Amino acid sequence: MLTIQFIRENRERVIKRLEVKRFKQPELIDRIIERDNDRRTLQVKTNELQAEMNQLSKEIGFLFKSGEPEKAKEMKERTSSIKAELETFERDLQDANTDLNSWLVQVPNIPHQTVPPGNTEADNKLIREGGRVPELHEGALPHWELGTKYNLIDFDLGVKITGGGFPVFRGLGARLQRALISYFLDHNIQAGYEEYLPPLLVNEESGFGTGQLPDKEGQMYHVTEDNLYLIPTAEVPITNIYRDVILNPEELPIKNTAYTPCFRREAGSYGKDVRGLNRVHQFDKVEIVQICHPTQSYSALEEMVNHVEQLLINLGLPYRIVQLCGGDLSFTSALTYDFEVYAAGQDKWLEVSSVSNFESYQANRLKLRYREPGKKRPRLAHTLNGSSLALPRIIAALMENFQTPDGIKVPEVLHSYMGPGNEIIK
RNA sequence: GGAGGAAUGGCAGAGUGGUCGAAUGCGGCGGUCUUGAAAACCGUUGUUCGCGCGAGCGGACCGGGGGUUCGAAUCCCUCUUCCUCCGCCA
Repeated sequence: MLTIQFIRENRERVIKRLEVKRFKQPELIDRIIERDNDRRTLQVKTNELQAEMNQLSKEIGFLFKSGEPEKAKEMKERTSSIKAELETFERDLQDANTDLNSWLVQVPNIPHQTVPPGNTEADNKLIREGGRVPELHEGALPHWELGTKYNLIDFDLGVKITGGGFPVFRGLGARLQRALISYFLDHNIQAGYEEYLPPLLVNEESGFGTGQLPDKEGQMYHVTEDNLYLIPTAEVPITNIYRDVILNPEELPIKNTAYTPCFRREAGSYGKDVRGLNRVHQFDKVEIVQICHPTQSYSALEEMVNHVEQLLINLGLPYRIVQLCGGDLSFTSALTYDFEVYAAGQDKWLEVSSVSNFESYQANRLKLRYREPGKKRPRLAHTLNGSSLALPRIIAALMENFQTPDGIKVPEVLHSYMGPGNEIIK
């Protein structure tokens, strides 16, 4: 979330920039500032009364010790009225803080200056594209049919075991999945990322820290018995490693990577968008996360974009990179690049990665800071993350684009992971 | 799952109702000494909110939340986590 100081000092800018994100509640901003004024007044009053109580208590202590219990009793009488008054102020102060917190979390992050205006993905800005769209042979199929034809994916079995959106991978389909995970992780490790294998369930604090809670509660599977959430992305556990942490600047940038399954309820999705692997409830993803110094976060973002792009180049997939417009930008992001790959069998662009800079928005929720040398107060760090990459749609695109009448050709970078004799899936 | 014990500053560890935001040691930082370093000695060393132009002042924080009390690290309730023992288990 934005800090209250920032909102106070940049009221006009906040209101104006949030319009780009289609957040048109200037009255909420003003309500926050007003309530913060209340809070300050209440705190001054509360602190004064607390100081008075502390003083009196101290004196009462002395009186008891010096053998003057009558005087002490007399003084005790006086504390009761102050105490009653103090209780009121303390409650009001707490209410003000509660209000402020609940309102602050409703304010999205401010988009970066370069974020184009717009409401839908049609307004996203094409940054660059690469790869060649393949020309498929007569009778080419979409991946959900290829999956059945080559015994790689069994959607019906997933329905039987769990429900819709839980595909079962088998044989070389499962192997291809594992090959991609290994390849992605190795590529990330080579670029200096440290591999993590985090828990797949997180508590409420973690969900709050990265911004999934309280707003996007409906997107996560919730284990109510233990009040835990299945992670929608490795971003949640990996970024929360640094919740309530003050880092030394020498430790920055921190670069982490993790493979995890991801769980998303995807409530309200339907139709051809969810066909096959296009949108599922459980999928595998390799994630990269960076924690860095505020002055470095945009160069880190570029670095991450180039890094992810290289994966797609190596896989030989036609891709394009778009910068999200204000309306398409997520609640917590300041700047996001989406990667899409072309799936020839269904003539569709599929989103396979989203690389974002959250600036200090998550860090403020997480209380993730670093200490500037010589400075007394710690400052908020910047957090970034990106998919490198989300598996199902990559698999869909690989299957569709590399299909031939004789089978599906596996990209060369995966050969060593797929094992000998599996260069073509037949 | 059952029975017991514990949670204090970066770490270790005192403190069991009153000048305790907290002894002491280690670590960190600054200094004296030294050609330099070590040792020794001296000083310093948490987070956070508010008021003030400022020097500074006040408040909160001893795992989280609530309570008792004029006053809580200390007593009570509750949650969480860790340790020991028993049970179960990949």
